[in-house]
Amino acid sequence: MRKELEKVYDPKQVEDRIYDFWLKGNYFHAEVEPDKTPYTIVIPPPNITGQLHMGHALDNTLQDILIRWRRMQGYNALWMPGTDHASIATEAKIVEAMRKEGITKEQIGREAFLERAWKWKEQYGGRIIQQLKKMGSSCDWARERFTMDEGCSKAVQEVFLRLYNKGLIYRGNRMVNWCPHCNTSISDAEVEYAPQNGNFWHLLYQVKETGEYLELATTRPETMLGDTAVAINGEDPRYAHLHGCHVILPLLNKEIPIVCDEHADMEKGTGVVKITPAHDPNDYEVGKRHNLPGVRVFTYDGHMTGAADKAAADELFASGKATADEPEVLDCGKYAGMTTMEARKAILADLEACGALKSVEPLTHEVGTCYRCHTTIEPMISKQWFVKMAPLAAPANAVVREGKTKFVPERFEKIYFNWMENVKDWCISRQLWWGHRIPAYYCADCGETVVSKEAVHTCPKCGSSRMEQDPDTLDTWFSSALWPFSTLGWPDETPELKHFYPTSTLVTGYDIIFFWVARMIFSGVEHMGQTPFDTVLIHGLVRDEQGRKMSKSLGNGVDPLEVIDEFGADALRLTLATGNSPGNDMRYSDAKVRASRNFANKLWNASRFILMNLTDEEMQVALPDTLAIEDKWLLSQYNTLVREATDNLEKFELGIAVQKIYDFIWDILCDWYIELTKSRLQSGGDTAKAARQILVYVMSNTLKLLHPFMPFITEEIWQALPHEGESIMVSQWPKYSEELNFKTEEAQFTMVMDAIKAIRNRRAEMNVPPSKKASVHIETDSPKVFEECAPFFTRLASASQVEIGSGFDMPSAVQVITDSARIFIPMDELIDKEKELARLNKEKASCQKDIDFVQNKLNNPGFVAKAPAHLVENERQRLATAQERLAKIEESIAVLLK
RNA sequence: GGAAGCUUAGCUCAGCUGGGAGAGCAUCUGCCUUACAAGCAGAGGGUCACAGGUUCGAGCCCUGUAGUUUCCACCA
Repeated sequence: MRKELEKVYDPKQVEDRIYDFWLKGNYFHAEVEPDKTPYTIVIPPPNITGQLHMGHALDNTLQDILIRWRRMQGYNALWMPGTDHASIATEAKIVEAMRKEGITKEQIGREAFLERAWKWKEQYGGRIIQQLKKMGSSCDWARERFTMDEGCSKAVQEVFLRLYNKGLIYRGNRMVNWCPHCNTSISDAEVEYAPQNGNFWHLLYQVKETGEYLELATTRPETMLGDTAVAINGEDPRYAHLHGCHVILPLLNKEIPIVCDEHADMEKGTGVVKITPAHDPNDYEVGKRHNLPGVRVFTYDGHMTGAADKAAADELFASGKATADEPEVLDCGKYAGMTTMEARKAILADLEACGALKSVEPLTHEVGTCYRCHTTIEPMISKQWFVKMAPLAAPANAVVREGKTKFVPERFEKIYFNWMENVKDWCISRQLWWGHRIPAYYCADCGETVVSKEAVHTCPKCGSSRMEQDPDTLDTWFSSALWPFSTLGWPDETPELKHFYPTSTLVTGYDIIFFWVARMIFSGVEHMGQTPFDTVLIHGLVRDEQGRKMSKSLGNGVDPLEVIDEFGADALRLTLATGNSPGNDMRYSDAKVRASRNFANKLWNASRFILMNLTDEEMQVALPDTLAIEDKWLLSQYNTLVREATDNLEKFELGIAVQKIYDFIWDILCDWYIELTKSRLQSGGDTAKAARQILVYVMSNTLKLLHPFMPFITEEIWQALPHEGESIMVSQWPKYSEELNFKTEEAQFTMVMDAIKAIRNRRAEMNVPPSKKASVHIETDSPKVFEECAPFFTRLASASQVEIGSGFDMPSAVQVITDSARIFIPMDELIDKEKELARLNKEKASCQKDIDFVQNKLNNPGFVAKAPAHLVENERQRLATAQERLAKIEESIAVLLK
């Protein structure tokens, strides 16, 4: 960047080049430096199937702001990057691709499938990383990890083994959420509830002992084949005579008991409920309480069970290896092989035919669906691995309660506690191939289970060599739960682990608190003995212009890469950082990005101006010996900005911090200071040189403040200005300095600014073009200040000449009144005395109103007695100022009336 | 059923521990003032959802109401 710059900033010519420059400089890399304080962020690993969306863009912008800021502050700053294998999502993608080729998983087998999956990962897994780089993310790429790489896999096995040995991982038949499309169990957290239209079908079951008919309702009539009881409430007088009786299950003509259970709610429906322990979570509990058998009637891929399924189960029972919790399987006969929906129709028809269907009642209800494919979940009894949650949740709650991990904003702690306190055991096994295979081995001969990190070939119990590894893999979130320490080398005690753990800040959206944050916290506490992060910074969703969630199905997603292409990464980042407060959703709009782009251009041009004026090639970034009043004014404001922006960042108020920086650059530096320096710069000499130095000093340091938010353009400009060091990103974050605190001059110069603004205002009201100059005569109690600043009125207030004095006798001049000055501008031919008088009277009234207001406040004994002294003093000041002003207005009116 | 967020200018949103309301965009007026028209100088526009309360003082704290969004649970 040099003097012959384009008038318009073009990010395309800058961003990729700068990013390469950073990479070459190795600035993103963090080595362990024991004498420096670590600051660590682990990235929420994006899925390898993923494409960068606005959510990523926001999440990574926030992280990059924090890490760049801390790095500049001198922390040993590490941003640990990587990707997630995303078991279900990835497997689904590959299966889908294979389906198009006409092949299935089973046809090619596990090994070939995995080979394909890895190939796929190599091909597409890096895509999202490239996209993150486009955002300017300063991740330590040399440390990039993958949840299925060797180290992470080792950590997974270690954790599984440890928890198993502690009895915190167990295997058993339990009611799980089953996705018939993905063909796997999923955890409770992975079920999304959505309203669906359905029916209540009212059925009639005949009581064997009395012959009467019991009416009950169901939303899933196809489960009736698996009914093993009906329940009534023991307190229900309507059915007191049926205790110990039985009903005949229609279609199957099977006798099942009537049980008394609190689950049967007397208030709801008829108070009678059918019990299907194998296909409903509540019924499952009832079944356990009453020792009812479970009868499974669905296959795991969503069909009705048949003879073959029953035979397989029978064989298992016969072998003696079936555990007590193994459900029976029914041969559904004529319904066998139907999908559950087909079976529903057929069964309803048959029920109607035999008079067991009493009525149908339409109903909209919430139905659980798979969070990946949105297929309706079937609750099924299935043999799975689980993590026992209660012992892990308690200490994980404690660390948050004790403030060792803080949520920002705080309210998300409640959501966290609510979930943690009610969490059920976590189903971690998935009937998928892509993922960490469960390190458990079963003896085909004696049924012994061995959990081991190494392959087991011989049964330790019976010596058999027929050992088979569990075919299932682990929930994707099982490995991402370990991310804060597995990426640092755990279970090995690496220097990185020792230095960078616990990490500092985790930045993520509220939508993944349960999936990920909660699980990382309890995993960190359990395996590392320490919570994984100090602070969890929660952000909201990026919505579309109308406030809708961006989604594929709506097609309303905005591609961040397209935005970057059009407006630049800096503009996108600024947009996402501005006006965004923690935990709140924000709307994306092109208009906002355009405004950010305009700001980048403004900054560019201001820098262009400074560079155009720079004659001193060897200039150091330092302050001149002599400072003019406007210099002090600027430096003092800059100094305040440094303090406030830093404070805001400390408090995670990134949006407020960047707003202040933006305002300073645009309003203070560009609109005022640069304009103020123009005459000086033209005049040459020492005063011009001082101005150049101030411009360079303030611009260069302000660029540093802005750098975390807009890294590319700030680097580009910083490099062009006089600077020390290789890159702005490793320069030192500005510090507040008492020496730059010029409160007096700040206040003095504000008087001048007020006067200039008031003159401009007056002229604008009168529609006087800037080209029409007029002399300005100023009466003030601070003549010295105005004397020093007189030249500014020429350039900024269209003054042909400036006179500071008193007793001006200019009855026909335009009069401008500020708190500190009375200004006469003779422009006779443009004055309308009547209007002028009206205006002054209006001003007088408004001023009187101010006086009354303050007066009232000061007359209030409560205020004077109880308000802090400095506030009372402020009010007194204000009153005095307003009274002076009123006097000036009255004088002006008198002049006009003469 | 339980919980949380939001309601501030025409639009999108900021507003830290309470001390007389801000930005961007949009609108209107005047300016090509040699960094920038993606700009400059001005202007208009708000009973801070409503009702109570605490306080010398409330956009901010408390209670309630309404609208809206979301999360959790349940739904035989």
